[in-house]
Amino acid sequence: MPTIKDVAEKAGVTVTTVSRVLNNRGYISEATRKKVYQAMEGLNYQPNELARSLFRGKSHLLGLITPTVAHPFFAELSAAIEGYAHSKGYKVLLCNSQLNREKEKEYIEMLKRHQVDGIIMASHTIEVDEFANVNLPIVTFDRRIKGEIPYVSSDNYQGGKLATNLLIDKGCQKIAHVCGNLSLDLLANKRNEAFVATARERGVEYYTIQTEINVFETKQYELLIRDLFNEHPDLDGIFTNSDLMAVSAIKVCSILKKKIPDDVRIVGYDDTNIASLVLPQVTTVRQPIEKMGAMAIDLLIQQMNKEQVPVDNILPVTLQERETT
Amino acid sequence: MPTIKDVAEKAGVTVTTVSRVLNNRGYISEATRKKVYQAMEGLNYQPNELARSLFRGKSHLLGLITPTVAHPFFAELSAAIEGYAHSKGYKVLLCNSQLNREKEKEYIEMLKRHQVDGIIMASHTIEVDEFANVNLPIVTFDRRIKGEIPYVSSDNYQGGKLATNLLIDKGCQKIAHVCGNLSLDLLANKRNEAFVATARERGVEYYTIQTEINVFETKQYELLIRDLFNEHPDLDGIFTNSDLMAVSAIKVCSILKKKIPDDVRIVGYDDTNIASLVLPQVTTVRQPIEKMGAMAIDLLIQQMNKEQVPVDNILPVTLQERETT
DNA sequence: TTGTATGCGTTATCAG
DNA sequence: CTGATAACGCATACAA
Repeated sequence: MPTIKDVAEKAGVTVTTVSRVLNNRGYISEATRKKVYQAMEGLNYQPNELARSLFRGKSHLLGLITPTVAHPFFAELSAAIEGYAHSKGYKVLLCNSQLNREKEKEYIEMLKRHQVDGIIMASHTIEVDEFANVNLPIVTFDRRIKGEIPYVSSDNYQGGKLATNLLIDKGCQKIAHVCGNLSLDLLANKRNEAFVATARERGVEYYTIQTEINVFETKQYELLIRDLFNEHPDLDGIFTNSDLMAVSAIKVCSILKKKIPDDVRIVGYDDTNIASLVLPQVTTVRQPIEKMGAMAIDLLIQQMNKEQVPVDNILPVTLQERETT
Repeated sequence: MPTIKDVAEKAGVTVTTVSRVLNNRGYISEATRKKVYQAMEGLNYQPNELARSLFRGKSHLLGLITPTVAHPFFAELSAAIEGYAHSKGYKVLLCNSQLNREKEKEYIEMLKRHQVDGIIMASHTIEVDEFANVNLPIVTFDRRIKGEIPYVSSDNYQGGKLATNLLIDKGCQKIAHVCGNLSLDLLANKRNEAFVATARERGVEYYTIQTEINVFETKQYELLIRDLFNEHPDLDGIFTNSDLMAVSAIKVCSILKKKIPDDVRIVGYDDTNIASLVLPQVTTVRQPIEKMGAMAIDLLIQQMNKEQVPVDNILPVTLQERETT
């Protein structure tokens, strides 16, 4: 790998001059500028970003911690984040925590050591106070940390309300919400709050089913939903916390010979690609994934610039009515 | 951010000594070691990996270029790669090229500037010779580059053969292969070679349908398959190049009131999670994604160690018979 | 308009 | 067993 020194030698100038043309700083004669460019081309010179970052105290690296990018929601979110970050001149370091507390901490330490300029935390097992030591721009996904760490989420309460109301509007009498682990203190829990409040308000029988912690296995979802129907064979509405879960629900219903949407209506969450890909197409609550990713990056950049950023960044959700209701 | 200098001061030693305890090199008295550790704890010191990398000429960073991590195959592959890389002490920089030639080149340059220790290239629009300048350990996914760039793939020919034979064994008389763009010079094209050879050999009518270049849109798949049935209403077997496409095919069949597997049989490819999630569950050719990811990393590491590596790294595929056949 | 010297945070070499 | 110093590649302040 050629260095700035090699370029300088070849061009017959000093490294300072090369650095100047590289960064377009100060005055430089056209003649030397040309010489330098030629030398760079000839050597196929690429500035060493490690050295630059070290000097500038800025790496243009971002850390992204998700449970696993194998899950469609996080896959699409990661794609959105990387794409937008790239447009803003940032690179993203991918971290899959598997919703494992130790890994989350480990990754945070690692990212700090690598001098990332910011961290997007979309995996939340660790406790609030663990963040105290993170002396870095940080944005949280779907979790409000005590303190002023800004977070991005979509309107979970509204999402839960829309889904529940739709189910009831369509005539459901006995509904269930299959959600993540409520002990995890995620804003997604508001979906369940809305579910409970709405069902109660409208006088409909309701149940809440939680998955185990750390579970992203579709097989587990199926078992869960099977059990649900075992206990409540007359259940006629299911609201799930992801499209993946909704597809599992469809599958179980089909196995149990329950017709959708006649016998059971289902509402998913996220509106990932899979929702409109399968049959029946899944009615779901759409999270604006692209916008959420972009907003996370913007919030990080604003923090880097020492700007004041709002703590609550809640984007609207929309109901996508399709074939499961 | 505290530096090694701060630690040295606080511990009353020089940076050399701190560096020594940090790296466990040379002899150090227990007393000073303890002092240093205490100072590090007190300051919450984290070594700056940028500086370390610069000095060592090794970043422990890997670049991963995929078309888009939003596609299930690449999502699962990325998860596998990141997981294994992490276990080997490497971090991965995520790059989504959107199968865009310019972006691929741009990303490669960017990764080089950031001094990554190796690149995994799972997106291939660019021409063979573009790789000439990449003076770095590199591994290719599913593409054999003229020259000695090692690649990882699964046995595409065998996959195509297994799928086609299954279709014919089950009684299909008129089959189609919906594949990517054959002009892209991917090893995945061998699936089509096998398809054609097998169909011809066994005397079955066959068609090959290519997607446009750069297409990862499920809507496009549906249109394609719709057209296919328009032209050949009596088609009774479809082999697709991904599970996503297979699901699209299922959807189209359902819309056209064709029963699966009675009227039409479908075989997908990859065995991503979605294949066993939907109904009917998709019969598919399983690629060993985890192993492929791990192998790519291993090949990279071997190249870093200047070891001789095999160019052809082909892993076996297996047929997963499920409900679409 | 260009060059010299210094420092970013770290590690290795060589003395002591 | 520990310390001074140079070097990794680059960019800036200050001179010239």
